[in-house]
Amino acid sequence: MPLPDSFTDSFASSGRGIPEATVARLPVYHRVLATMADAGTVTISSEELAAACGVTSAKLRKDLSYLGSYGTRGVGYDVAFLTYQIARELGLTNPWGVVVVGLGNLGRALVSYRGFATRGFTVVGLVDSHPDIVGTRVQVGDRQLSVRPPEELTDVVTESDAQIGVITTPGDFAQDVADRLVSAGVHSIVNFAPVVLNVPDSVEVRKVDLAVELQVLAFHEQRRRQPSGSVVTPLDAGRQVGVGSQGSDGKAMNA
Amino acid sequence: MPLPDSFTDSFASSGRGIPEATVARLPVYHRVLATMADAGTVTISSEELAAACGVTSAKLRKDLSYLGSYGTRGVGYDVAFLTYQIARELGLTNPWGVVVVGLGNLGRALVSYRGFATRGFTVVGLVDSHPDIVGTRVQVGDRQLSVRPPEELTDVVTESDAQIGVITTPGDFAQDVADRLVSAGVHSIVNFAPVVLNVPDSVEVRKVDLAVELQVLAFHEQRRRQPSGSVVTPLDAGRQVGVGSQGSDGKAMNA
DNA sequence: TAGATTGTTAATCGATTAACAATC
DNA sequence: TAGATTGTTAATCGATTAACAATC
Repeated sequence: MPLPDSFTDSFASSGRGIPEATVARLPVYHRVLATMADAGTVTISSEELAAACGVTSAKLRKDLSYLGSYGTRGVGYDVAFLTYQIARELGLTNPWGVVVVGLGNLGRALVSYRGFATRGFTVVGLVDSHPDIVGTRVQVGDRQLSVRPPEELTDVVTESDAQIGVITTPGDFAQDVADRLVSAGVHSIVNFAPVVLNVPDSVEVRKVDLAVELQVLAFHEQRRRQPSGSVVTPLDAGRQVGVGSQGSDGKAMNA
Repeated sequence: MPLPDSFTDSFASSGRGIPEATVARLPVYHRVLATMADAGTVTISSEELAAACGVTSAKLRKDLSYLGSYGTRGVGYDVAFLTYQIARELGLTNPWGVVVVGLGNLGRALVSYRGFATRGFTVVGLVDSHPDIVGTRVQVGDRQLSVRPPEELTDVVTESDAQIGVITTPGDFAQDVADRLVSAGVHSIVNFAPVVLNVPDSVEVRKVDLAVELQVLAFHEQRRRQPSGSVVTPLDAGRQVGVGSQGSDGKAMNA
């Protein structure tokens, strides 16, 4: 007479903790909802919203259920209301300061991105090591910021009270930059450099890497070509060829 | 006398199917290994490699085990050999052609990225709709490519035999670009535009979105400030404020 | 042989999915 | 009341982890 597994049920529904996978989807829901609100949509069903977000309605409803019961059975969700609830959950109702380290092509592209400021994120500091760039002034939204040298990174973070660091330097400098950010008190980093950052557990790093995306796609493309278990002659495995061993090219960005 | 669960074992170790989570990590292993190979490292243990890749050794060994048995018990892995095996698995031993659509700040930054070509990926086509940009020639590695208009996107893909499309246009154009890429036979897309693309199931889309990364970080930052279940007064929920309803700003990139 | 390290197993954990009772 | 749609449950699936037998 076996006891049901649920006998030792662990998670109380009230308990904190929105699943990571859900958190990663909330920004998409928010953007789609905000667009719909602008378009004047008042109410939407989970079925419609899910389609617009590229997920299943079951997944969407489950995700939203972690935030609370914000829908109306038989009707759907109030677009403006749900948009606000997600914004609040994500912390978009607070302002966030971002320091961008590395002003090569990618860094400048990011800084000039209008969408950057759209959701409460403001670039409040710029850092680069290149002598020709340090000291120059860069247009950021309606303000101008002068580019500071790496030695002043800690000061920049402190003065601007930035919470988030974005690293767009060449790979060789990224760890040093991360160390400085961390010692300045930053515990949220977006890393565009093609290296694995070594940071304390208390620091959250999000990695963005075009090379990784391309390689994942290449993997699937290759599978498409060589359908199933097309066994490459086992003898091939003997060779020790050095493909792909050009190593880190050092160049700034990877995405 | 219960039969072991493994009685109905499903996956033969030979069977196809490397888990998606593993595939997404292989590019990191490959880059780290290639760097080590360049540095002259001959052999490495799973413990060391895992540390360098920012994963646990158990996870690393499990991941590698899907590729085959390429290590030596008591010794470790031959760096050059393992680098090659991963490269082969990822399809990096083949050349891949990439068409970049959208040559704003982000698109140009990506094209000028030296690391782009490093792993077998070559930019073979450039497309943009801006009259001032169409027809201009852009330096891509050691060659020059002229920027073609969107109407010619299909031709560009066909002529260059590109397998992968990278979309760096403003959001409003992204779906149209995706449609053209798909009808031209592309089934691998990296999407930097802040929209959810609607494509057939046979097409694989990888989304890169700086805004999403920032918002996920903001969520955790907020949690750090308001530790646990700090219950915001339930009455707050009544309001229908329109925060975040500026909607899609349309501007080109999001990462 | 003794020490080191892989490859694999089995348990656990977290995420997805389908179905449906609750309820507007 | 009948129809629509949410919020939740329970089953399934996939990924992670720890431990260790195999083996160099």
